[in-house]
Amino acid sequence: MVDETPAPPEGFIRQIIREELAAGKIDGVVTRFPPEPNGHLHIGHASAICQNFLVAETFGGRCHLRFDDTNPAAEEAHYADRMMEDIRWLGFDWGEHLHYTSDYFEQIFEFACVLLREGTAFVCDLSSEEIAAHRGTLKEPGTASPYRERSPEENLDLFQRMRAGEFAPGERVVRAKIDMGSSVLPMRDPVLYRIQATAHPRTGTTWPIYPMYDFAHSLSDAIEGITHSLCSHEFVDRRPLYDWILEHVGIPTPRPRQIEFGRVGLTHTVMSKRHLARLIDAGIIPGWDDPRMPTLSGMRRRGYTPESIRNFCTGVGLTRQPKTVDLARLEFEIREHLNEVAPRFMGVQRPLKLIVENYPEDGSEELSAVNNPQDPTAGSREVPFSRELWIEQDDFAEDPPKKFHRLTPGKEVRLRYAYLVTCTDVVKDADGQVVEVHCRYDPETRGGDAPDGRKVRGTIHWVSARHAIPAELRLYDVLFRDEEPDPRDEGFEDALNPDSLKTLDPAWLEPSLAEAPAGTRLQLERLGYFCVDPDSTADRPVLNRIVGLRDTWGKLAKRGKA
RNA sequence: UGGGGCGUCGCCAAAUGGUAAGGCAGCGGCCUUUGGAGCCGCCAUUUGCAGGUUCGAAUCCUGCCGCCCCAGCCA
Repeated sequence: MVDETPAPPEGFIRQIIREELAAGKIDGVVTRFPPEPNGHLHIGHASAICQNFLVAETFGGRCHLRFDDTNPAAEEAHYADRMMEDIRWLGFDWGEHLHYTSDYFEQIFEFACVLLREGTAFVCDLSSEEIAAHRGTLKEPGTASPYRERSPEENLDLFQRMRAGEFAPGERVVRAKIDMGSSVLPMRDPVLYRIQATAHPRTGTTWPIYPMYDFAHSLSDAIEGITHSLCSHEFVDRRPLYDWILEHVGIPTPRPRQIEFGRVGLTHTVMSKRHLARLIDAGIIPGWDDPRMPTLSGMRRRGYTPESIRNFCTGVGLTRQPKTVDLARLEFEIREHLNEVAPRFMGVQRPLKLIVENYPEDGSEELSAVNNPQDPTAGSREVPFSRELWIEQDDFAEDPPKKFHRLTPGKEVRLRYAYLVTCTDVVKDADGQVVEVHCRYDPETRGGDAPDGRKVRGTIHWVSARHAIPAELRLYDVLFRDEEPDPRDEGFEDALNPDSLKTLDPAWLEPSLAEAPAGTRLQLERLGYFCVDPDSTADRPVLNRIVGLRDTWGKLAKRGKA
């Protein structure tokens, strides 16, 4: 299904499945990804998506997409559409198996009747506060509801009347009759059904009652023939309930099996919807698809490729251990992928004028530049050259630090794909700022080669001032300075990186970039990988920096300064 | 001892009683018309700690320590 992702590492779940297969307990594998349509998918979800789809794929099975829509008060239909878009973008296909828990409401209702009939569930009239009070605490057992021993007849009758809409929300619930003394809290007569007055996005007002997660999820798994219900670790405590429900409702074996894995987080960001929403509400971040967000829509807009995200997810493995993976690992994956496929261009972020004194005043010529040194089939393009160029401010130093191989008075550098030039003069403004650099070129070095074989250490990029197109560059950095920002901390928002976005405008790009459509990914040589943003207009591209190139000079310079 | 879970290099992670893989990050060097890419080398005498069993322990046993999850009519 996904060609470019290397085979994922085995992991404990695949081992378990192999054993079950070998023992003849199961004869196939069906998993599911079960999001609630009430938010935006992020890189943590991507991990769950990859695991579910890829574990199934390993065994020639399938993975369903199921929207867990049992709480109309919290859910909206448009979220489901966005989620499908994200999952498809990641490269996964659920085929015929797009499901909604709400499709099973009738069956789930029948299963509840089974429990009521068997005397393993009851209708409880306690208020939600009273139920909480009866639940006990972590260390003390709970006490039984006074309604626990109602007869099956009365329970069934009451449940039918709940369904008929005879009661107000909160008035009655259906509870499993398990064990108020259990040390596992979800087993203390958990609520299975509650009354809700909200209209449901898919079933409208046909149901005044809705099943709770534990009841709906386990049964939906069973209904769909899910063999392995993979979920994150905080559901471990609910596994006994998951099993209890399937058993007591009479699901034949082999029943679906819940297996929990550790969540995946990323350094320098947070995943929780609530805290990300806070950044948006506070106006710090404009939206869920902002390129700084860890959401899939944000990462897509930033320019991350699906391959890089998949490789990240499978690369960090599937274990029980919760993990916070170094952002550098993600950056490694996107560089690795884009190095292979991104065409190269030249562009100048912070322009400084370079005048080639001995180049004809009105002259210009086209020079050939390689599109991708990693890919011979990518061909080459023509780049215009003229007397006045833009070069990077950082590529000139009047008083260079040690090991500075770029342009400096009296020294010779290579203008990439153009000529060898020697710096002859510097023009400054009244404040002593360098505003213009002058040089002379060697006409014998067209293309950048020295016929006499002389070695030139530095190569810098450039763009012809007369031909260049202006652009806006958006340089992104981490959302939080802290490696592991803790939303529980008082100063949580103080930990935000004030420089998470730097806008450079105007930057100058070689003209071949004039009509690059939104979504185009490319490398600006020596600067980084960029992606054309939808904010671009016909005469002014906007480029998002996905990630910078590895910068050993930057590290050197920083270290030297410190 | 309320219950459950997790502890192997800065971050991930393998190792399933036979003597601590690999990746990322970092650090040296080579090479280079991207200070990119590539290549070479270095980077855990030790697996949270302390004991024990064993010819042999990250793996088994005992005790301890640390962190996380659970008291929604959310998922």
